[in-house]
Amino acid sequence: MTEAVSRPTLEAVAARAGVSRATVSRVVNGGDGVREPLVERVRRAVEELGYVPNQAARSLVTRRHDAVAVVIAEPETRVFADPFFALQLRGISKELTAHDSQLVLLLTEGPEDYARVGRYLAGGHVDGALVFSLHLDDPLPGLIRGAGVPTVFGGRPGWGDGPRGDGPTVYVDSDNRGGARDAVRHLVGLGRTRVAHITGPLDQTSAVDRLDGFRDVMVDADPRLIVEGDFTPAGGERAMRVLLDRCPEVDAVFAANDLSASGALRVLRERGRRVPEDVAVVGFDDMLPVAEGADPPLTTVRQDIEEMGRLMARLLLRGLDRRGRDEAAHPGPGEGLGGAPSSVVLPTTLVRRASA
Amino acid sequence: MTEAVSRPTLEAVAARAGVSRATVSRVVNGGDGVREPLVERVRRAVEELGYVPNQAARSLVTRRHDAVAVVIAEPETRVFADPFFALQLRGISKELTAHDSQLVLLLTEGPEDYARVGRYLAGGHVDGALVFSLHLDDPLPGLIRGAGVPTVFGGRPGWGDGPRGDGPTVYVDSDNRGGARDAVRHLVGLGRTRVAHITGPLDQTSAVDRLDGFRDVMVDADPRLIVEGDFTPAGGERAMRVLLDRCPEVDAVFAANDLSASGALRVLRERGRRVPEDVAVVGFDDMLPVAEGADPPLTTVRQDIEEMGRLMARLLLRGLDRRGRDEAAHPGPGEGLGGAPSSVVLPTTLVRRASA
DNA sequence: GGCCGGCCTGAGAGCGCTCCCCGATCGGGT
DNA sequence: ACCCGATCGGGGAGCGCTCTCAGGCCGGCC
Repeated sequence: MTEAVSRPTLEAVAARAGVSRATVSRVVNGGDGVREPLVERVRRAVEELGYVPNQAARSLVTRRHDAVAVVIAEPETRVFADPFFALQLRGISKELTAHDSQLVLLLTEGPEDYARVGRYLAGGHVDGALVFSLHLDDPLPGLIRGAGVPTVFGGRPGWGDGPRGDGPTVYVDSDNRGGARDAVRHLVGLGRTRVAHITGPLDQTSAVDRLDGFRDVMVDADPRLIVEGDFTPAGGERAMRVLLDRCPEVDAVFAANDLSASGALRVLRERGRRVPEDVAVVGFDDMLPVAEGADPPLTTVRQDIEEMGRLMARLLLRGLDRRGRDEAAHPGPGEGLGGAPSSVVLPTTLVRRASA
Repeated sequence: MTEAVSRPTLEAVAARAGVSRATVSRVVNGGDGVREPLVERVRRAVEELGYVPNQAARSLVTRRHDAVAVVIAEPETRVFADPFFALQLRGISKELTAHDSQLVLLLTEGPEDYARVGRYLAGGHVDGALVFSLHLDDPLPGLIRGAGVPTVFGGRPGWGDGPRGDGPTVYVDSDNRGGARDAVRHLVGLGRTRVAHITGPLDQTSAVDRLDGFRDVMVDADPRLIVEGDFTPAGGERAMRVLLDRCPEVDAVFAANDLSASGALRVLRERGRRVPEDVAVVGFDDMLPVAEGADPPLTTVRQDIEEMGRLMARLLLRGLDRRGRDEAAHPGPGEGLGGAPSSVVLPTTLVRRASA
């Protein structure tokens, strides 16, 4: 708890360097259009005085904040039990840092917080928002679009892919459906014929997409082989018990995530089924401590979570840039022909371990 | 990606309500000293116009930002593999939200980021900082103190408890040592005589404190019963193997965290030792998916991580408040007689499950 | 050698808000 | 009913910065 000291202003630097405020400003902001000797002199003055620009003053006039809000809306405690968001945050952080932007974290505990978040975003305190909304019926995305803040979503939002309101919805997601297909195909390739699926909570698009992927391969799967889980180990256990009771001859399980797979594994062990000999199990996420630490280690579908975060940030920043200088950019990944960012779906890879 | 609209100013609200800017300002900032009918009129104007104060303009004059930086310095990937920070963040977020403060997240990937963080903090963009520095030799805390920003640390910093530089170091930590004592006493109470300890990385104060707690109880423990781990399952496995090789008659293990305990558990199973019959195992953290999901479920030491976060934020905000109006506050927890915040060590509780 | 053009530099006007200070206003006391 | 004190409202300055604009300097070209 130390007193803050009064910091030098642009004016002070200008005086010290013997130039005008404007020149110092130019140097501080890149130095274009200032001749080398002056640049040098100003740089030195900045250094000596330990000058740091006052962001508030700067924002006041530029109307930019070099800050992005990250909104994590998750009513359930579950979220924080897995490293998913942490990894995304890290990816986001890296990308933002590289662009000298700050990360303002907005966590909501429930719908009662939504108004606050909406107000904050609408308040123009940040240049854009990265929003994680996992539930189909979540009002938050709508609220945010209403705030008129450039936004990129993490995970496919519930309303589908198409445009809605003004402008297309931009999101970054893993190829949940494709990954699920790969997982199930792998099981089928192993010669398994009674492949079951423990789903995630079906109010989340990722769970729905994984189920769709399962169905893509198991076109006429016995509906009794599909049991709803909730992405938790306990849910996995419950589902596995149901599965075993309903259909004892099941010889493979595709669990919608590693956590439920670990629960399934435990029940299988408890019931004396060998994995993978009697029942092959595949998870999803490649959540390391869980997947690698499982017994046996879990074959699973890996998604590059950190990269998702990085990409979200990149897409947002790119969109932000475009508003300033509207020259045609070189379309990169996640950028349509017009240069406007478009959604990106990242590939997944199957990681083979012992369980299948 | 929607265009932002130009937002109404104080002036506009004033015009609409038929009062002066100052009056609107007063109402917006609490409404003291304005008569009820006027307050009402202003409130309505604010509502109708959807006015939100421009934080940049406000900060420019008040020199307050209503924002706190959360610095998470963790060179290792490990951090994000556990929900520790996520839970703290949540506690912090709740508390900050209640005080209308924003949370600016600063993640560092390594020492190369420290200068950036130092510059940001010194730049006076935030009112204070909450810093997680886990390593004894981390230069970051010093750097931050140098920046002259009010700071509360998460976890006891490496340089010990005493004051250093200007003002005391304020931190919030779990009672790692006491918790460790409880864990070991529990094992001893079970009649175990050859109690081993798998430590955490000893460049972290939490690991050191837990080791100290172990030693407090096992005063003349066979040094061969203490093996250094690294808070990971793999480290726990390694350590357990060493332990079993060195000292096959070991009948209890206190692992410095749940992750290493889970590794130990796996090795014990692999070597045919029954838990808890042959070897009792206690972990630390009560990291739920790991502890509850372990086989057998882990007896462990629970710390209230979210509360730690909440307390950190509360301490910081309280310190911040004191700088404004310096009236003597009612000393609460974590507040010395002078009203200045002091460090807090939170109690831990032993959670009994099947492993010991 | 003179003139024109281009590139740098400096002066000044605010961005939206808070807060100080003074004038206005209202209530109470006699 | 009058005066005084306390309290409330309005005007204005200025927080630190950016950015436009006009002027100055230098080089090049004829």
